[in-house]
Amino acid sequence: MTIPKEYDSNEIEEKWQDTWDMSMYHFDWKDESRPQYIIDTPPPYPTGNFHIGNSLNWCYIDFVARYKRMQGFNVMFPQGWDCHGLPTEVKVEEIHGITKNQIPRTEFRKLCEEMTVGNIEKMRATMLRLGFSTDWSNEFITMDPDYYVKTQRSFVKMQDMGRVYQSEHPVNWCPRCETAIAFAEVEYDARDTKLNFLHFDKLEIATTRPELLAACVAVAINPDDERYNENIGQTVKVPLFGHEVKVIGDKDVDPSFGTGAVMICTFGDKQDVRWWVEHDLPLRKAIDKNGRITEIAGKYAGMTIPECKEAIIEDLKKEGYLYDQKTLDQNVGMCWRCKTPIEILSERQWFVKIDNDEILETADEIEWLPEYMKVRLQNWTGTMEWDWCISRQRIFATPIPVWYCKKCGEVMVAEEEWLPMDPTQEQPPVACKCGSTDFEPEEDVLDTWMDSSLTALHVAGWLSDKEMRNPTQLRPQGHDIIRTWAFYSILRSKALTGKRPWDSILVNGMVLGEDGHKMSKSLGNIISPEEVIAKYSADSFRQWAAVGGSTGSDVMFRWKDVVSASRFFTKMWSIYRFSMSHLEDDLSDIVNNKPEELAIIDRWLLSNLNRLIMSVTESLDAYQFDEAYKSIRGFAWETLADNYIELVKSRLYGDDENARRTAQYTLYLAMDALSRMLAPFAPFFAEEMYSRIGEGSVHAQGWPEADESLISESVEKDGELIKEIASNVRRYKSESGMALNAPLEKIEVYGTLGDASDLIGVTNSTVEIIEGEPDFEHVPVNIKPNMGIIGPKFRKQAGAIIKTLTSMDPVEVADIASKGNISITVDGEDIELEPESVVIEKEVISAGRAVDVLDVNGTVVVIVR
RNA sequence: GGGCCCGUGGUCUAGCCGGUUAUGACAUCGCCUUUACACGGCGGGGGUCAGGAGUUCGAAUCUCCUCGGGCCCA
Repeated sequence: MTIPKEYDSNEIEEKWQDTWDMSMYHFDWKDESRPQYIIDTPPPYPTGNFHIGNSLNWCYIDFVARYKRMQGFNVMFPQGWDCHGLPTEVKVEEIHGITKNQIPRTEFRKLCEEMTVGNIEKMRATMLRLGFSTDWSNEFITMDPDYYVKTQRSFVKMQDMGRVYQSEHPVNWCPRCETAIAFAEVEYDARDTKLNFLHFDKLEIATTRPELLAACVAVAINPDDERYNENIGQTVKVPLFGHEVKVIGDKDVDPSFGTGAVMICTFGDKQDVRWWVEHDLPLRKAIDKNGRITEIAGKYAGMTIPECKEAIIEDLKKEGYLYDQKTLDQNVGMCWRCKTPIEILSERQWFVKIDNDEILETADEIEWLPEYMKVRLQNWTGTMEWDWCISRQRIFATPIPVWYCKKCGEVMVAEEEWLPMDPTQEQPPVACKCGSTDFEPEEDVLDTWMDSSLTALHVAGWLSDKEMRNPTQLRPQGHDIIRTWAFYSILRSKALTGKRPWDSILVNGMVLGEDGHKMSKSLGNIISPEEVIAKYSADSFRQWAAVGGSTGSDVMFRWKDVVSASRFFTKMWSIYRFSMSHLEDDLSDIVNNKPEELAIIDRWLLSNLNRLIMSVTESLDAYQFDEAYKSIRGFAWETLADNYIELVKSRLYGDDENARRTAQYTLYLAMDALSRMLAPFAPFFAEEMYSRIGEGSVHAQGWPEADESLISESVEKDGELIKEIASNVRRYKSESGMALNAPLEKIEVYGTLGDASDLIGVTNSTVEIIEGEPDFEHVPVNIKPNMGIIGPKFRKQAGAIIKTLTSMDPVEVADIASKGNISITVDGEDIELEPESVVIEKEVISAGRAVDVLDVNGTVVVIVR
């Protein structure tokens, strides 16, 4: 035998990784004959670390990609990299000990790009080791000019459509990073804060933000609050600063909170923004972009926010305005990157208009998997209050291709033909309408979601020399970015092409650590894919991804899942090694000479195998990877190894060549189908299997097709009986303390068994099949009411009927039932029950013979020792 | 505070368009080296389905409430 005893996963996986020609996974842009299957793969942020959460998602994608390829689709599984963003800027500053403003923009960009290239390289290595069938001929990198030119052109196109505008607008602002940030980038954390109770001249207010007194533009009270409602319309004087502000009535004020009177500042929180818009209040900016207090705060100007807070509280106390303080739990919005509390400032920003109805209609055209994930998008859409702020005050990002004329102030948006370009490095090639050529560049850059929301269009060939192939077929992504990536992608695809971005969206869960919490650095429960591969194997890791949880739900990482996966491969290897030892020598003979007639147990296996193919296909079509994999594993382990192989050993080792051939042929079919069905999940193992069975790579083969003519209930029933008798005899021997291969004098089977030879082999005993009823007594021992019949028919009486039936003597009930309807009396009423209403369980008594009697699903089996 | 999801033996989980003795895995216990596998085989113990109320002849399965957990958001 040439097959090694041990399956050395790392050796074999590395062998195939080095051998595979990855061009077999390339999408064929010119192919019109096969249906396309384009996957809008998520472009990860190049942190240098392809983590376990990415890996789960990519496993799902790879299962689908490989399966669809085998089914004959022209599959594109591209790989992108979403490069732009603050984390890289922060890291570069850290590594080089600089701040981005100390060196020229282009130089800083270059440092970011270099770091990103290195990080991408590391992540690619992990992906290759995990065996993903990525189409590297369709890789894209958003920081490359040939990608970000599309971001810029999309900006210009949407500007031309009137869907982009500039406006002074409240924005979430991180004073540390000195940039506007999106809601998606705001993190919330519970913190203690002080609620300060202040005397205004006519009423009392409570505020957590006294440092914003200078920005107070109104005081709000609930119009139903009798303590204060006479003040509505009057003005009150702001302590320390002395300016007069209006008292307004608004039902959103909670009279039971604080004093029931709230000061409105521009801007203390989101509620201030709502009131500010609703009541058309003036704007007073008390905080500047650097997080410093402005001139309007007089002597406090130039202080930081905490400094100012302290000083103002001190002064309020001194002047007698502050009369109480209470501790309050508060959720503070923070910059997700640096954890600095965010402020709401009013700044000039670029925005993309959001058309909620368009998003919702498009979402309805998309198949959501699981379906309920759509609800999250819908809920988010319903609560959108601001448009999408797309400008960022950063450097490493796609530049906004805009200039401002220094003479007349005209906004000059680049023409598409000028792109890509960076306005801070180049002047526009034409003069302004006013004739001036003196321009001020737009220094703001675009939100990185502006890049990544184009991936679906990009991979489908948008703005390229290739044929446009949108919509794509599948968007796989996590549920954490439905309100960002999914939302923005739908918006952009619809706006720019009028089409939905994808036919289906497959949403995966988060990966939880073994402690049940989301994996995170701060919790210290991180496990890297490399760690798992090194200890077990990539295929085992992939099996965890498949079986660890159902699609869409969060999946816990558990070492024991990986261990059990690795055990399965050991078992599978053993099955394979055994099978091949009986096939190898004359494989082509076995394959090419189909036996004329197969034994019952062969047909039983093939019926089950074809049923398996059907169910696995069905599960994969529904993206139920766990279901699919579990049924493959169950078939291989229980049906094939524990039962079929045991039953056919006597034929495989026997002298009857025809009998041996039928078993060999059946085994071959099982090995071939199993290697193909395992291919999407365990690409390395499956390839190793297939390498001794067929020609070429298993990943270039077709998906097995079920032969329904081989599926037969009666064959399954007959095979099941043989299997069950064998299993019962095994148990009998075990319970009697006999060795499992110990011969019995005789086994008598009362019934039709067809062929007993496999049973003879597996039991190592003589088997006699006897027609007709055995000469033994059947004693009814239990009456089982059939609720499916009794329930709907008798409704309210059902309970009493069951009670009566089960209290009767089983022998008597069986006797009556054998003659016809069963008449019973329930609550004084006569009731007729059809014989089908009860199931009578019987026991066979050996009636004095010195034998043991087994009841195998109603078939009597007599054991003579 | 809102939205969505979830709560089944020690652990994780299937079932959940209702039908009476609840699936599987891991763990645990006992037996077994039988010519593929002891990272194996065979057999056993263990849960009344978070708690409560309701609908129903009948609920893990439907409804409501309470408690607990997760994710997203305010």
